Amino acid sequence: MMKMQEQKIELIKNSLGYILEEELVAEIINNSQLKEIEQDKVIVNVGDELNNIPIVLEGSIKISRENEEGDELLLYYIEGGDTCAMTLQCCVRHTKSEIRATTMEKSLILMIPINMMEVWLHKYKSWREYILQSYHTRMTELMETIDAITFMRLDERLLKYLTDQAKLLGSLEINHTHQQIAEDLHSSRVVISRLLKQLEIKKIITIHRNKIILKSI
Amino acid sequence: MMKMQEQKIELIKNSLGYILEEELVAEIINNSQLKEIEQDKVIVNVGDELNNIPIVLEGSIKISRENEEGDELLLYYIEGGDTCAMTLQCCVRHTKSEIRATTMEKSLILMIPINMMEVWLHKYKSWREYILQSYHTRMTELMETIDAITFMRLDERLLKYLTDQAKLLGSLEINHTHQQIAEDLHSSRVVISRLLKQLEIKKIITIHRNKIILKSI
DNA sequence: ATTCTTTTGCAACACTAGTTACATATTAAT
DNA sequence: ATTAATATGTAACTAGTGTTGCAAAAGAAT
Repeated sequence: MMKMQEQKIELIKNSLGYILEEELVAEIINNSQLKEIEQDKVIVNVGDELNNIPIVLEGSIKISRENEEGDELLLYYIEGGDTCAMTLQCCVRHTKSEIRATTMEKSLILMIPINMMEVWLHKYKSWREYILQSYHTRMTELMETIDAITFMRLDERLLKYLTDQAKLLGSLEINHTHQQIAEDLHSSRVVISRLLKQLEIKKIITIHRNKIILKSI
Repeated sequence: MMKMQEQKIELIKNSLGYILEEELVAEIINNSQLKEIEQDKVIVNVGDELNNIPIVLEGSIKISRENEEGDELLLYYIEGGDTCAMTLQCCVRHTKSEIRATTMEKSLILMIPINMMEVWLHKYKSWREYILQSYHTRMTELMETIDAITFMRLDERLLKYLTDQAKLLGSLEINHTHQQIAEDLHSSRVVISRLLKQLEIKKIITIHRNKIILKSI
């Protein structure tokens, strides 16, 4: 149990120590709970109310949108050190989540009680900068997503999707079925299979069961 | 000249008086410059560096994105009392604008020196809430834009575009050519003409030169 | 009044993406 | 080993959107 606490302190310092004030880091250590979450777990769903600000320390999270008919679309990813801007407002205003957050691998997430948000915004310049930076980064990423949907063809988006995943998870192997890829891109399985086949013919990937392997990034 | 100053105070109090602390409103009055801007003027362009935080007091602004090839896409609108979240970060970090802001009608815009941003974030709770709320509203709107592009067909998006414009400008007459509409929706003139014709046949609109008239909202 | 410019209409065609239906291959379960 | 479940391959067809090229209409400029 003591080891867990030491590991937590180590992790927080590594992830946030360089961007947040020392005093704030100490407060975070005392006011947070570290959670380890398995791969492919939905940690926030559309409509959920949040009691904690989540900060990803290790691993990666994908943020997606879902409409009434259950159609999905991948919006962006969150990596180590980042928080989810969309959930921040849920904390401040007690509104419901408009997005879904799913772990892409086993991840370590820091949970901070929502009342600290306003206190720290007043007290720490680095926290203000962190929160504002976070919002801005997510907005920029949302706009990149819009760019992709608007200006790119599906085959280009597919290749971007594969390389993004590879970079994020640090592996040229993407362990998804065609169906899962189709859901993230809001397309259909047959279309994705067809386009993957084209990428294979162009020698950009090789197709395996439950797995796509990129030749390079 | 005195009258201009009185009008400015009146405007600021009307637009911001109910959401911001009295003391902050006074600071805004003393630290801002009111600008009147004509219709269809580009007030911020992609790549611009900002020296002021703009707050729209009267009128309306459209925010759009442009890719390398010059293709456009309308992202969202800004109305009275709102600020542009995307330009906020330009202020804090001195980065370049990633969006274009264009007036949709004659508008009154308050310009606040960027250094006030950090000072007020520390000093005023209402300013923190205003800025965070602003970010969140824009993110929500970006996601609605994503929803529209991803889940709606072009004819639905076109009708939404027309009713959004009508609501925003408070008139059933939309003074745009088919070409202009096509640019906002990132489509082509011929396609928009075709879809407008369908809406006219369905008795939802009437088509005129340089003008579409909605039968109702 | 005539010419020029802008805007809109229209038809034919092309392309991308989505759908349906079925076959085949691979793995898991019994 | 046999069966069941899951994943992928393929073909034919459809729908939606974009492109090209030209004509007609409306308005502005001379």
